[in-house]
Amino acid sequence: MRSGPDDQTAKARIRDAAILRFAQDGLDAPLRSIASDAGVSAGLIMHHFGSRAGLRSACDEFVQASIRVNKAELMLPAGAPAAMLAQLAQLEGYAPLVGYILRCLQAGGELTSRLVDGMVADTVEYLRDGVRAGTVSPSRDEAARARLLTDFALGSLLLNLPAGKDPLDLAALPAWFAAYVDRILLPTLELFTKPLLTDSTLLDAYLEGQGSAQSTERTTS
Amino acid sequence: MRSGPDDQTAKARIRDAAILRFAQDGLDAPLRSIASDAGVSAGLIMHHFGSRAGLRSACDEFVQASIRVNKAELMLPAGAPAAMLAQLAQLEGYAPLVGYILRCLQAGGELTSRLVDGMVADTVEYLRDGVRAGTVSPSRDEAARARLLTDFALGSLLLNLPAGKDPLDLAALPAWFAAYVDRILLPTLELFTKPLLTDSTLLDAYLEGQGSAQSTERTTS
DNA sequence: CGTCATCTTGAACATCTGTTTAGTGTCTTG
DNA sequence: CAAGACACTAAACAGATGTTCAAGATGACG
Repeated sequence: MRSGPDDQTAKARIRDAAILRFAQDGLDAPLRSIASDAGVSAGLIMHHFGSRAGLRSACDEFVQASIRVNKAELMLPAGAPAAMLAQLAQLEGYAPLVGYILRCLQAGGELTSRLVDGMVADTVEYLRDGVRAGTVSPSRDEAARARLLTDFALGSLLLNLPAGKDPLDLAALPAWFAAYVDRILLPTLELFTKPLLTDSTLLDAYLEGQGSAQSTERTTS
Repeated sequence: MRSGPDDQTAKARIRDAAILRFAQDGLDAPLRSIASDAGVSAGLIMHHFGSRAGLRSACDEFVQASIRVNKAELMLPAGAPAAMLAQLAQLEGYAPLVGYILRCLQAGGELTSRLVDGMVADTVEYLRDGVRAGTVSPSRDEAARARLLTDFALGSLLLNLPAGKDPLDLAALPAWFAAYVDRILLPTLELFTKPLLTDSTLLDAYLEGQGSAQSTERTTS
């Protein structure tokens, strides 16, 4: 009855096929192609999930649950949660999950906000650890910085993703991730190590403008 | 015959309506809705543009030409090309253009690469000017840095864009841009002014690893 | 006036889509 | 065994969409 690893219920088989198809062909993949992949009729999807939206919801919940489960063991060696996707994609069998998440981020919906918010929360922790260890400098607004870094990482990833409407090659995803990281690593490290701006003229001007608007804030060096 | 500003050819009217609809409802907006907006029949679109793809191509070319025309006067006071979209959206009547561009970036296609490449080229120039003026520190790989900053800016923008599949409110776009910039300005300036990482351990380690792989490269401080 | 090219339309066509429905088997349960 | 609940299918339905087609309008030109 319940979803064992060897023998899958038709409902579970449909869900897995849906995640795979959605990842490969986009979130608007036809129900009939999913049904065909799962070896069932299109009507059975309606029987089990009620509607297309129901299937999407089931996929969303399953993906969210999978993240929750695998997060703990993935965060141990990991660190930067933005790199979590890359690491996760390397794992055997998890490429469809990552592809589905990417497509959700691309389309922007209910899951997107939750996922991004979760990653921002992880980034906050990660940065806080860095600040405590002395490897990361503190920020005037830790939450805003974490949000910015997460948005930068995810947004740049999506922008470079080689899949607009055309199918996404899940098998090539790990190699693509590796190549992408390799491409941005040097400029990223440089940007995070040596200040882009040579002086704090712009920042000071902004802080001054803000300070006059609100209460006078002391600039802690 | 030719597209005057007062009296529009049906072909031009269709193109304008298409850009508007594509910006508002997404790149997969029905041809019939475009035809209705332009006050023509759906068949006339086929007559003038051959197919849906032909209409898209015409829109792409028109947008690209508009950018080329308006770029010169917009770059004078501007600077950061990533902010060009925001400034352009403020201009009366240019919101549909910006919306169309955003949807193209979202979908990723032929235009996307060209647009991003163009912005990267602009960023290269902008950064080079900064380096010359002494306000921007030089990079080991100027091209890669320009690409990274452009990807960060555009990607973050798209990720935060309040439009997945649902219609994009072009009238509210300028206000949204202003609020977005206001939200990210402080962390961005901070990130660009004070190094995120307190020391160059990671960067040095990477450079050493690269240096041993290729020819021994001298780290210029 | 007649004719030809162009602009334009409305309907029809073909296809694809999510969804519904009626029916068939299969299994549990009393 | 009877009966009902459940899994499942095949077909049909209904709507939307890109595209085609035949014909009407319009204006230029001989």
